[in-house]
Amino acid sequence: MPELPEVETVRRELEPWLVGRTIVRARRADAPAGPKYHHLERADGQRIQAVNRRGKFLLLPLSRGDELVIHLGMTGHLTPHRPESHLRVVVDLEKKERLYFQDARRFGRFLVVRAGRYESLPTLHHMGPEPLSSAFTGDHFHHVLRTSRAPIKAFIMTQRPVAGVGNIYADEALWRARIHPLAPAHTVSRRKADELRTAIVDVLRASIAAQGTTFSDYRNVNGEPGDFFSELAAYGHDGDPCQRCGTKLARIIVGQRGTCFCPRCQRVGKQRITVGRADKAGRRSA
DNA sequence: CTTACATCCTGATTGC
DNA sequence: TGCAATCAGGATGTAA
Repeated sequence: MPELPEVETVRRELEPWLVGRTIVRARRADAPAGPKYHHLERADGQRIQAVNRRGKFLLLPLSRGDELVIHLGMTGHLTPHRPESHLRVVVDLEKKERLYFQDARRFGRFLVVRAGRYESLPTLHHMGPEPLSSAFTGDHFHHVLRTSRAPIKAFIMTQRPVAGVGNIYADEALWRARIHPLAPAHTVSRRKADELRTAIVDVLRASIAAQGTTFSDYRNVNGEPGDFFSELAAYGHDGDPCQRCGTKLARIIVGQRGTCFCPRCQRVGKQRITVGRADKAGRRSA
C-alpha cells in the first residue's frame, strides 16, 4: 500500500537517474491493453524533464508535451533490474538502461497523457492540496470537511480534502488527533480539523524521514525496506493496547477498508461510539 | 450533486 | 498435510 511517503521515497530515488534521459521505447509487457496502460508508445523519443509526485501518483513530464503517469497501486515496483515475474511495462532508455514496472496484483497504472490533462484519472483530476505544501491550510481543510457527511476516514481517502493519505496514514493521523474514523466529516470542529491537519503533516513527514513503511510488499527502488513500520501506533495494531491509554485497539470496516482505532481515545464529540456492526447511520431520504 | 458498494487481482493467511 | 476459501486494498464504475 504505497502512500505518499513511499511514493515520495521512490520519486527521490528515480529523480537523479531519470531526469534528462530519453525514452527510446516504452511498451506493455505482461499486461492487458486498456486505459491503465494507454498510449505508452507516445513516450518514444521523448526526454524525461522531471520526476514529480502528486499524492500517490508519479508524474513525469516529457519533452514533447506529454506526461508519463505512474501509480504503484498495491504492489507496483519500479526497478532498473528485470523482475522475475509480473513484468507489466518495459521502458528502454539510452545506453541500454531500462526501467521496469512490476505489479503482481495489477492495481497499478502506467500511461501517457497530454501534460496536465487528467480527465481520464478522476482522482488525480480532483485531488486536494499537497499535505506538505503551504496550500494545506487549516481554513481550507476545515472548509472542505464541512462539505461531506461521509465518515471522516472514508472522505480523507477520496484524496479530495488532501492528497496522498491512504489507509495506513489515515488510521495513524486519526489516532494521533483522537478522532473517531466514523465521525461524519462535517461534524469535525475547526479545532479538531486543525489537530488532524497537524497529525497528517507530522506523520507523513516522519514516515518520509524513515523512507516509508514496509510490510508485505513495498520496497523502494533499491530493494530496501522502509523503517516506519515500527512507529505505527494504530494501523495493524488491533488487539494491542493503545499507547496512550492502554485500551485494546478495535478493528472495524470504514469505507470498505480495515480500520484500527482506540475506542476510548477516539470519540465523536463527547460520546463514545460503539464498535462492531456496520454503521448505517445518516441514511436519510433525499 | 452526493454516498455506498462491487470490482479488479493474486500472494498470504486462515480454515477445514 | 493439503487444498480451498478468505483476506487485503486504491481507484473507479455504477447504482441509488
